[in-house]
Amino acid sequence: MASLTSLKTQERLLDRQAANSIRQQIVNRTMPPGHRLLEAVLASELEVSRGTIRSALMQLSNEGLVRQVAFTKWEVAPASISEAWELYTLRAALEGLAASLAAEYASDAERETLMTVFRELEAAAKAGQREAAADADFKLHKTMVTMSGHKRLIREHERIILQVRFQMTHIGFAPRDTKDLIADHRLLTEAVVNGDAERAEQLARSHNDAEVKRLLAANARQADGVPHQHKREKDNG
Amino acid sequence: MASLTSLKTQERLLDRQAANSIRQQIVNRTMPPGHRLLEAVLASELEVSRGTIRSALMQLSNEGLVRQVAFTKWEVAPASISEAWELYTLRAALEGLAASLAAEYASDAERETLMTVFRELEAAAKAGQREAAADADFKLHKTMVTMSGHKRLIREHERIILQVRFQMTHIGFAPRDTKDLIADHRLLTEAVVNGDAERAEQLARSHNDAEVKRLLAANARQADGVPHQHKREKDNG
DNA sequence: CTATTGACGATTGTCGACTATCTTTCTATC
DNA sequence: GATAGAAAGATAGTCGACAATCGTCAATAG
Repeated sequence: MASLTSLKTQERLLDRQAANSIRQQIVNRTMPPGHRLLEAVLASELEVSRGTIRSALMQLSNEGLVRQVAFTKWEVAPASISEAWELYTLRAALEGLAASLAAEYASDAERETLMTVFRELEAAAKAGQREAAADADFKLHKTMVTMSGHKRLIREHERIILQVRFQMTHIGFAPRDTKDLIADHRLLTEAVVNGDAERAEQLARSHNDAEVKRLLAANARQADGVPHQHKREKDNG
Repeated sequence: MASLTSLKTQERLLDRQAANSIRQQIVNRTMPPGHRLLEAVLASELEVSRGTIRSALMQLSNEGLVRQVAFTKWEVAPASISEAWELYTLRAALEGLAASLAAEYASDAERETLMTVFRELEAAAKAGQREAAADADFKLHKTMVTMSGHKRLIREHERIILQVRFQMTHIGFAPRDTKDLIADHRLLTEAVVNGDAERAEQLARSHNDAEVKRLLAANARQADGVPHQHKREKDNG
């Protein structure tokens, strides 16, 4: 008999489906950064009411893909080096924690899964399949984070990765050279599989920090936005 | 002249205000974990429509204070040691990053502010004012995170802290002994103020990790929920 | 007496209409 | 011609009513 899966899921709700649909358009580059989102237009396109769209846009706003200007407009979030900088630094911290927890607590079956996913990445990279390699890369990280068994961490990581992909495609930040990439991931995978929490954490962090460095280098070149700025407004007396 | 602040803020929106109001009730312990939230009741109490309440509940759900069971009910999030464990581990990772960034990038004025806040904590703790000390404690951490200039980090940290306070009051997890607390914070503050990023990060992390250890000890005692469990459902063939 | 089915009441989900706010455009005044 | 103010158009915000779904409990069959 086919084992069934619960239908009592949030995904049944119309606003979730609407959010999924719009999210897809955003990460697909169909809707670029800054693109204006009109509630009425989306409502008629997706054939739901404006209230439903509103709810969907709020979700996307929470995910960092959409921005709201109260009483005025919704638009696709901006893409810039400084946004990407935030995402990579956060990602380094989160994946560091995840790697440590995964190394410490994951089951044997999970460790094997991780190894398998790494081999997929390796195969794709060696075959020169850039897209497949990129997907396998994300999958590897996601697998590791899932292995942490930390619900909030998993959820937050998923959001960050979504934004990373969005920013990457728009600021033209490509993955590194294939060799480094495989080497990095091999070490990380081994550390997690072998249960070396400290080393796994260190590797996960340095792996992402390397990306931050590349990003800052790119930033210096194109002099876009400075990644770190203190433009906080002063309190009033 | 009094310097004015933009009125074009999200806070004007009714759903935000409703969320604020309900959030208050939750962290106040007026609404305990598991407490059922009826849209209609909240709507009549706050004198807004059910749609507005719905939007507010979704925000709180994103903040981790409320849970939704689709088509069925809303309720206040559960409190348990395993939830607290998630929060403290995440907090350690986030504040580690924040401490590092603050040490590296903060302005002189900000460093002085941090020092001032630390002195407030010290004074309150020495005077034995537990509540004031706890508030000053949170304020110190918040200040440090703000100094990082990392918008996403600041936002996420705020959410985590909110949940920490909620969980703390319900699982009866009190702050440590005053002396350790002051010593920890003095070292951390100094590291940040002196721009020693590596040490600041290390201290921020170990400070929170110590709480995790205390939590696990408490857990062993009351044998509540194991903080880490892999109760993931297997995929179907 | 127990288990299954169907009906009912309670609650959440969705919608279309109305209201409030913002931005733009037009007009009058200097 | 430039500027300030008023009117108009566009868009987001809020609401009340209706639809869909859920959990409960009674009725029925075995």
